Amino acid sequence: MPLANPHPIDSTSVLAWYDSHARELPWRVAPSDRRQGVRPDPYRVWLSEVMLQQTTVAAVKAYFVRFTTLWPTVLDLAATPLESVLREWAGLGYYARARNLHACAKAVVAEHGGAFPDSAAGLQSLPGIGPYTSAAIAAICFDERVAVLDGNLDRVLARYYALEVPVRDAKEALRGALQLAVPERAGDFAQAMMDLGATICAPRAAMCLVCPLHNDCEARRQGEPTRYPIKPVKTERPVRKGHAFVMRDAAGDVYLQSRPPKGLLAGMTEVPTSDWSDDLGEPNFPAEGDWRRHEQVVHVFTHFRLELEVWSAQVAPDGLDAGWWAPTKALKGEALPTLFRKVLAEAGFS
DNA sequence: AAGACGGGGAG
DNA sequence: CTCCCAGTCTT
Repeated sequence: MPLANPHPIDSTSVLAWYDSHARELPWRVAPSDRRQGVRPDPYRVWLSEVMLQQTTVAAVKAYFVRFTTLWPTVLDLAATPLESVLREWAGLGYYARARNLHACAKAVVAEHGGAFPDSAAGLQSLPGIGPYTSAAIAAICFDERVAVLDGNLDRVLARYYALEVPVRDAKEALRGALQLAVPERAGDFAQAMMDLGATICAPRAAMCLVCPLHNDCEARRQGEPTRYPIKPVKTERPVRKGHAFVMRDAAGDVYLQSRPPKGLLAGMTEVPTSDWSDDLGEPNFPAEGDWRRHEQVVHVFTHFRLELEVWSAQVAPDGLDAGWWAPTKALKGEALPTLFRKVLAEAGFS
């Protein structure tokens, strides 16, 4: 897939723009400090990059501050139980990231003496670190001249080159073009391009008048930059239905259990539910009780939409031994994904 | 190559 | 409502 725009990306203009417009972020070393020799902490950069996978900056900030307060170094994180990490990750989504985060911390300590590898190739061998994250850490922390290609860059480059196919079908062509532009200040360039995508070349609005790549951008030249990137054909999202059962004992405690270690919401905490299937069957209550029906809870996952009928009752604890009874006050600290927090709120437990 | 895998904010 | 975000792993 050849690229239409013959102009190489002008990294000098991009860096000049970054020097005066860089976002201030909790995990970032400002370009002025970076140029005076301040080095980013690979632990903090790694943590931020993993949190930012498919997740917005706004959602990440509080989690990042919380994690770095609890665990200031990779040694602290490696020494903590996985359950603590899952508990703190609850609500951020994509929970395999939390498991890989913990596994990665332990690997860095056990196999690398507590220091992250200083190359993209070395980093990518670690759990949860793929092509993007390895390149990002290597560029930002070590100024390795690698192409850092994320969703922002996909959009910026698709517009710059007026790419007429979905990004997925031209990923390597974009990577090659970007690679040719990576300057000595590789870390600042990577962050500059991401800031550009986040603040100037945004998904629904391209502020071309203030873009440092304005002159050579093919999409701007054509006059309709938001036509790019070309979207792949989307598949419809199926609906699954089920029942959720919120049980309380005589003391008012709530019955919780752990989800299986693999699959959706792996290892996280839940209330018992029926199977989730195409059609809603009759509720098969897990215990005797005066069951009361609440409003339906709807939760949208990436690949399906879930509609859960919420039921609650006071029950006798007999036979319920797979999980545990949690006081209402302790719910906040449980590893409850947003779905089950919604269910509990619907049943009157907030 | 395609699908699994969360959640929230913007428009 | 739709879109999509500093992607990775599995099959």
